[in-house]
Amino acid sequence: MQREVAAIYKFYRRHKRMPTYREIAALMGFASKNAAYKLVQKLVREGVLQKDKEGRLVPNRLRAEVILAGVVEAGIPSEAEVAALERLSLDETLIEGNNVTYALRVKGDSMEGAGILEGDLVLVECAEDAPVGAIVVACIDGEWTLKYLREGRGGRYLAAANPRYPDLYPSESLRIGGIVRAVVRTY
Amino acid sequence: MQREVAAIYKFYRRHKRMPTYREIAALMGFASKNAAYKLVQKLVREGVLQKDKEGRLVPNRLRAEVILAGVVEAGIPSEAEVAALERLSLDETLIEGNNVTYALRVKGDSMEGAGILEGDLVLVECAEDAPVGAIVVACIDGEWTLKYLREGRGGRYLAAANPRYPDLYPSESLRIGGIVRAVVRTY
DNA sequence: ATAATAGGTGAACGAGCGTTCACCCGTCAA
DNA sequence: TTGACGGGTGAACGCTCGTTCACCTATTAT
Repeated sequence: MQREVAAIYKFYRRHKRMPTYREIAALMGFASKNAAYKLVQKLVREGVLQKDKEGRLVPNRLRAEVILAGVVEAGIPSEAEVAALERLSLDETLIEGNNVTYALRVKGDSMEGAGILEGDLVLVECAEDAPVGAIVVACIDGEWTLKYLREGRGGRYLAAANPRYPDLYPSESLRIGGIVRAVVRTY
Repeated sequence: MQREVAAIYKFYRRHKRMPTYREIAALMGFASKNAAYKLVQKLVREGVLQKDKEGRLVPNRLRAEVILAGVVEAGIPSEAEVAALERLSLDETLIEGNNVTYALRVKGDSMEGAGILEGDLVLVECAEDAPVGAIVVACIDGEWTLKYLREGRGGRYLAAANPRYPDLYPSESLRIGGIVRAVVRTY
C-alpha cells in the first residue's frame, strides 16, 4: 500500500507529472489499466492521492507543501488538528509575479534593520521600476546593491536599513534591477 | 515572448503539471488552440520549452524553479548568463527534513535581533529535542513561544534575541515542539 | 503592386485518456 | 455450502488530447 504510493510519487519526481492509469498499471505490474484505476480510487478515498475536477491525478499537497499552522503562540498542532489546516506551496507563494524571479544571496549588513541578514536569500522579481519605499536591487553608478528606494528633493536615492550606512545619491545613474518580493533564511 | 513562457510556468507551479494546448490558448487569450500549438512549437524550436517523446510538454526544470543568481553585488544576470546558473526549488530546499514541517506566523518582536520580525513565517520541523543554540518553538510552563534554546547551570532555558525581553527559566516544564529550519518573509 | 511571411481562426483526425461495464477467481464469514 | 467481497482481466464508450489542414488577415520585403 505504501509502496504503491511511493512508486507513483517516484514517477512524479522523475517525469514532473503524474502517471496515466496505463503507466500506473505498468509500474505495479498489472495487465489491465482498470486495476490501476481501482487502486487509485482506493487511495483517493483514503486521502493519499487527489484528483482535480477534470479527473486528473494531482500530487497530494501534504507531500509537496507546508502546513500552515497558525501563529507561534498556538504551538505545534496535534495530528488531529492537521487535517483541517491550510496548506501552502512555497514555490507558488514566493514566485507569483509574471516576471522572472531570481534568488540572490545577501552580502553585508546594510539591511539588517529590515531583518535581512548576511547570507539570506532574497527573491527578486525583475522590474525596471519600483514604488518608492520598496526594497530593491539596484545599480547605482555602476555598482549593484540592495537598499530601500527613497525619494527626496534631489530625486530618487537608496537608503540602507542600518543607520551606520549613509544614503546613496546617484552621481550618474540609478538603474533598478528588481524588487525584493521575499526573504528566505535557512538554518 | 518572455511573458508567455512565464505564464506557462506559473500554470505549472499552480497545477503541478503543464497546461494543455487548450489551456495555453486560454492563458494567452487565443480563441484557437492551434495558435497555442504554433506558439509552443516556436518556443520548443528556440529551446525554451521541451517535449518528451510522447509529445507531452515537459517543464524545463530549469525554469520551474528559482534561478540562483549569485550574490547581490553581482546584480541581475543578463538573459545570456541565466542558462549557466543553478536552479533551486524552494519547496524542496525548505522542507528537507524527515519530520513533518509546519509553517507558523510570528507574533511579537522578541526575536527581532535574529532577523525574525512580526508577521514572518517560520518553518518548523517537528522534534522533541533540539541542540542548544537553535531557535525553537517550545512550550514553557504551558505557553508556546519562539526563542533561542540556551543552557545554563540551572538547566535549559529560553532566551529572546531582543534584549528588552528577559530569559525564561521554566518553573515547571519546558517542552520543545520543533526546530526553526527557515524563515520566510514576503512583501 | 505584389509576394512572402508571421500569427491568428476554425474544423477535422486518430490516438490515448479517464471511466464504466461485465466477468473471473480466491478468501472469508455466515 | 453458499454468498458477499476485494482485487484482478479485458473490452468498450465518449471525451479530450496533440496534431494537421485550409484559410484569413496584417505587416514587411521585393
